[in-house]
Amino acid sequence: MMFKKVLIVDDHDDINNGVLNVLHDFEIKNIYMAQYCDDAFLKVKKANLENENFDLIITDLSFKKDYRECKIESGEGLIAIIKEEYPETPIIVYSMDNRLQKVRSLINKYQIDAYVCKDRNGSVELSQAIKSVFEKKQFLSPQVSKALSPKSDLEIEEYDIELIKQLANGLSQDEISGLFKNNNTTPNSLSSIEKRLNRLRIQFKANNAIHLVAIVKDLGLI
Amino acid sequence: MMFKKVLIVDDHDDINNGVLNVLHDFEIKNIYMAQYCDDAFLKVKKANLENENFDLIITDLSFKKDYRECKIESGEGLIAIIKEEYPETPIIVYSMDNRLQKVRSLINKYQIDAYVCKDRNGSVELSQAIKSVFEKKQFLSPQVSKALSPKSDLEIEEYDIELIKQLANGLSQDEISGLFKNNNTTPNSLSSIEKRLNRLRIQFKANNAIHLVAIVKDLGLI
DNA sequence: CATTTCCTTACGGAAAACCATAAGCACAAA
DNA sequence: TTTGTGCTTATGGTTTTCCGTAAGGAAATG
Repeated sequence: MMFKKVLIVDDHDDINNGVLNVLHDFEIKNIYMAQYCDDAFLKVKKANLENENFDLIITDLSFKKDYRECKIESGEGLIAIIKEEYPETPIIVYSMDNRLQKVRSLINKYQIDAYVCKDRNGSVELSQAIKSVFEKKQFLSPQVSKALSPKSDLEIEEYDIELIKQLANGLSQDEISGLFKNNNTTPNSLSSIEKRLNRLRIQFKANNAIHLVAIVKDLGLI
Repeated sequence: MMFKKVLIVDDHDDINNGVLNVLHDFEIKNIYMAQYCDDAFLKVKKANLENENFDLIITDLSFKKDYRECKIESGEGLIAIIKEEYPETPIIVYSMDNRLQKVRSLINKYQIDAYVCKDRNGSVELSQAIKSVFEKKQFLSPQVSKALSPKSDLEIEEYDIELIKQLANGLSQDEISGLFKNNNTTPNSLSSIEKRLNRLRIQFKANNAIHLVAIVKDLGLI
């Protein structure tokens, strides 16, 4: 036995095709595809109304924008809404992104069932993932399997994330101080913010604020 | 009639598969694949020694690094060496990258025969590209067809990319000036670099250098 | 040949970031 | 109570970034 009804969500038709091949190997006949997150969610809703829920959803994370207006713009958005409305649906993420923090946050926030890195042998791993998930076992590509181990090294608190986000957002340290004062976020003095950033720079071995933002962005923390 | 012997170069096995499907539609039987640029070049050399040159090469631009040491690290490197040693071999680039400047430089430097954007209907366009190239006509995906028309102001050049990259790398503007002087990259005075960054900030509507780096990173330009 | 235009470079002042030091305060241990 | 510790905040000085202005040179225009 295997999954019966599967939805593939990826903007690249090529990838869709590749995934299709993998599913064919499992002799899954009932396969749907979507190139936009909005379409995908519609299909999921429709399936639910017809009492024919999907057994499995395989989705990418990043979707290129084009002329179409989209309500759900990213795979993460799609996952969020699906796991909220139909939490029992298994989801496999199939993405180029191999940042541990990203994987970790998807697992923690949405309890995704598998994360497969599109890579040299992505389709082989995808195949393994489908098998695992069918057996109710979580699957992670080897490159990102470390996402589960605690590794508190990378851990930084919400406050720091917010701080760096605002930096990346173009605010000066002075403006961030003002913003935090309005939000009743503490610490919020310019001096404290300077100190905090200094600590983060040391922690991430960054030469300056620009470098820090670049590093943290690469890690997928913001 | 159609191409007889084709080489596909892409690190993602999925994409390789997708391209394979397209080629099958043309009933091309003699298809080779490579997941590393080094392997690809070896195959090309071997084919030449055996007097059985490839009629067509379809290649990606970016290749993820893994444990293997590679001499040729990018698709551009591969194109460069192939067009130098076997300039008559048609090359189709099939890439996610849709920056006009990139496309333009590949056309000008190496006279590539087609540039197809991996996208929602990438495989359809790839199919068109193969047909065009077989008829000795150049092909560009619609998104990048403007690459041929003279410079549009929105474009960002290689120099700017390098500049922002170094910023993201943690160098101060003064250090970048020094670096560029060593590299004989011009302009390289601190003043020019300031001015250039100012222009980029305006162009990308960034408040400051941090913001600029964040924006450009989000756009995937660096 | 003179003039215009474009680009690189230089310079100086203002703003922001960076850095060290110290004061103020809460809280827990002695 | 006193002491020590840890955190926020304050202050001042140095460096870097930001921004306007202008000088110098090369290529293009007339």
